[in-house]
Amino acid sequence: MKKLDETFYNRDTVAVARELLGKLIVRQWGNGFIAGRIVETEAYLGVEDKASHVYGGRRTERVEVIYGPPGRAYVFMIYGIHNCFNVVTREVEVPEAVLIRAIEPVTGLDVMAQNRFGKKFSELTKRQCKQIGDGPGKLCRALAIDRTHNGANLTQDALFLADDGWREMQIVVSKRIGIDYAGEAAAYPLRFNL
DNA sequence: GCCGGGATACTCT
DNA sequence: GAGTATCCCGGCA
Repeated sequence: MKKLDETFYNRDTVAVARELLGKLIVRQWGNGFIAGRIVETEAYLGVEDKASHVYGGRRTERVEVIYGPPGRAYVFMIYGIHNCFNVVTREVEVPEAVLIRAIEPVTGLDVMAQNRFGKKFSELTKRQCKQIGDGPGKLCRALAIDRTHNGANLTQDALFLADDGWREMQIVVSKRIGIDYAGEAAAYPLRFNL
């Protein structure tokens, strides 16, 4: 298993978004780790992207991390309840990022089931199994990612992304979700599913 | 299985 | 004081 390094993240954001599909999110947990496979991403293309938090060059404390170095986590709270996990791409001062929209559980199934539903994995209904990480807020709950991880360096050991050799068979491209306010930018083909 | 509404708290105006 | 890169539950089929 190979940890993704800064050179992976410091590239074209759309390329990173596509190549993140099938990679693992690995989170240190006690003496071991838990992991999920990324199955859906969205690219957010900086100051000219109306759907992005930095559209028009907005620069506040909340979004400062996006302007920072690549390979960092950008975690923000949405609708007052849910966290969303992003990976910062491109060099310093180029504020682009990839939103991780969904994962499938790989390692630490009981931990994730506990975080999401307070039960063991074997006790989940079929519905709960499917929904364990199939949304940006849900995967953060499953992996216990919150705003304390904002700005975390993803090339270190506590939380990182890795390539375990898995390769996708097919990628579906579509428009992004939940950003109808963004005008024509809402229709850009920047969402990637397996 | 699909649809609709309410929850909830943080950020920026 | 409003808006938000969402989720969940309950109702009906």
